[in-house]
Amino acid sequence: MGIKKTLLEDIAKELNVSKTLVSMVINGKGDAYGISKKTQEKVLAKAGEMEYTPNVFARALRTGKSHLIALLVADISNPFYSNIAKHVEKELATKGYNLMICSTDENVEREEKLISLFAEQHMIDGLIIATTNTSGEYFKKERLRNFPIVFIDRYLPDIESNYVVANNYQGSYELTELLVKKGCKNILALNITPSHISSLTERVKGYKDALKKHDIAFKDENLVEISFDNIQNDVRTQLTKRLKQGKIDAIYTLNNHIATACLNVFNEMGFDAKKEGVLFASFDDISLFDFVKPSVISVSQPVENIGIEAANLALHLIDSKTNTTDVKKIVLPTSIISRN
Amino acid sequence: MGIKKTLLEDIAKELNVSKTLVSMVINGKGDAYGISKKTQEKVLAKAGEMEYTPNVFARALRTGKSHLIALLVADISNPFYSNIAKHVEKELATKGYNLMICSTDENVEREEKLISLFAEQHMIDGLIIATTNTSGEYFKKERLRNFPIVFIDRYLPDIESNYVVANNYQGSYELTELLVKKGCKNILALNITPSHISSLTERVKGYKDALKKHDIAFKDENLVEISFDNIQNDVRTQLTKRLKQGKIDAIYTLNNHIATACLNVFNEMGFDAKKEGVLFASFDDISLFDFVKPSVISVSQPVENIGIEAANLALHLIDSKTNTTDVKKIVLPTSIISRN
DNA sequence: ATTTAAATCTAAACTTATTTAGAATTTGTT
DNA sequence: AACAAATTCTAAATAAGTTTAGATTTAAAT
Repeated sequence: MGIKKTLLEDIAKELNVSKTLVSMVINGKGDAYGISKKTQEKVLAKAGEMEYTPNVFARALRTGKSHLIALLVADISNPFYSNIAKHVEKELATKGYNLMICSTDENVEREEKLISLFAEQHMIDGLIIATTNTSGEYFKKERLRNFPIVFIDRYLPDIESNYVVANNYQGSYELTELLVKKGCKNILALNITPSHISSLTERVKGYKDALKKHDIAFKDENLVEISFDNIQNDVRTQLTKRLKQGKIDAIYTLNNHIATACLNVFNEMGFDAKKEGVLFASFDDISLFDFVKPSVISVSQPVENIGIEAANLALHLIDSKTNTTDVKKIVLPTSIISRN
Repeated sequence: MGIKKTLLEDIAKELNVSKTLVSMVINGKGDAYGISKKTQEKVLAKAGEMEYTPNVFARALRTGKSHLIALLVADISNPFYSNIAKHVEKELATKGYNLMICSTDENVEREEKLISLFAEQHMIDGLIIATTNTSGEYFKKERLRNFPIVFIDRYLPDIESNYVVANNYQGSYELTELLVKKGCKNILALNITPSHISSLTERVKGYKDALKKHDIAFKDENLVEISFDNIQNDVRTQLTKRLKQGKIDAIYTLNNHIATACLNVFNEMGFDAKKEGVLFASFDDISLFDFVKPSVISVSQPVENIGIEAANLALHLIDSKTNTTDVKKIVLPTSIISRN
């Protein structure tokens, strides 16, 4: 296709030097290998003139480095992840690395297939992942030993790993505390299954601890699990049941999917939370929350920082090919957005 | 790193056959090359047992195919693009191709750099792109001749190209007509610069034609350009000016960024569109529009279909390495979402 | 038992770069 | 001038596959 690509050899022939020399100069190792300044200049000039760009596959095959990092997220259409993706990419670009983003669709098999394709066969130099997996078992396999992996958003408690996450516990604690201070005593928390994911267990813990701190007994019936595959229906069932009882004074959704589902159900039911004196809160902020009714009290995660830190941690791991012993655990603070 | 990867040669040695044979069998060409069934079974069994996965770089170097397709979008954090991305990826996965998504941040230089890196040196087999470029000049270069490129969302009128876009003209026409039928005679259209992008020029055309059809004279002052780099301020300036004059009976934002900016300004100003009798409409739907105040009349684009069609068109171009002569132009219908 | 044909397999070339080990040239020293 | 040392460069090996051209082996035909 198109015109023939310029090869190292083409430049070498033009200048009557070896392709070894051309390779050295182009990789900035001219001085290190004692190539004379004059020759270096000639090579660079000719390479520019002939529009040389190295064949990435040949280079990667020989060096074992692709300068590619993959980001696996559960769902790229979720603004939380797509925002992180944007910042990871931006940060990596400044360091000469490219990012490939893939979406696993909350599907463990697909996640493992992609890891196998990209990481195990070293198509990428490093992996940043919001894992859907239930355990760290898969990541223990020999092939992934010493492969640079950074977990984001969620980490797996059963393995030692490098991760960058928001302080889910703190965010949930503060949000719950705020609701309590606003007078709520019956906060219905809507969690999402599978709820084993670290970010969720910590949000639950923060919720419970905040209640305890303020001498409010936690009631089992106030922590309900919504099935990921049936969010809308589950939320409808729960809300119609609980709101009619009329004891609930706040609804706290543990992720943004459930929040939008609630808004949908409020709409359907013609439920006016403000009039009924029910506060509405959610973990994960969405910019449009500024305009929805009822107003949403939310926990905003530092998506930009998560992206930047994850990118740099990945690069750090790639550079220090050494020991696996020490891992970095980065926990970033969240902030409460209290509307109205 | 980790244990040594299994190579073709390792399998060949174990079975006392040539690596040529192993390669043929693993690539499903055993029958074509007349390898006996028994041998094929042995090879596949051993390959499974030794957990063989081919080195993608060696394969790509030799074959010139990477089974990778890149999707370049202006902004991955924009739900319009991230939704398309999700569907492109899903569709490609079923065909054995992987997708790398990159965000150009509406930056022409970055876009061209990425194309050069990925496409010109054939790191990818095909490219799907929502271009930020102002002209097709860049895409005419010899190196990109015959390279499979599919434009989405926006196409470049000055070059012949394969593209998949929504029917921006129709959507805008219908939306404007709906506003007119609801009694609006002074519809303020807020466009975004750079407005040369095909999707925008067609939306403008649809707006103007619908007015003409209903015998409403188009007024220059009712088509305002908002600068991409200063959306919030520009919108504020325009809205405060025009709303105080009190002649406007509808606001129509030509993309979702401007829509959210408007919502912000309404908020700041304490402007109640419903009370003031001003309708609010936008091109590009966002699911949360269901809950915002004022209610939004919007044009919804078929993101799923755009993704699927783009993926298949790219694959088609990759397969038919032949002539460039005939291009495919796919224009998909939009739908109006009229709330309240 | 040859020859011919068909079935099955393999050695070597090839893809494009990087790296190693060493060659050729120049400079410096006595 | 002769030898050592420093400078500058290159041939060949290497990465891990795919493909070409041709070699064996087995079966069929006379």
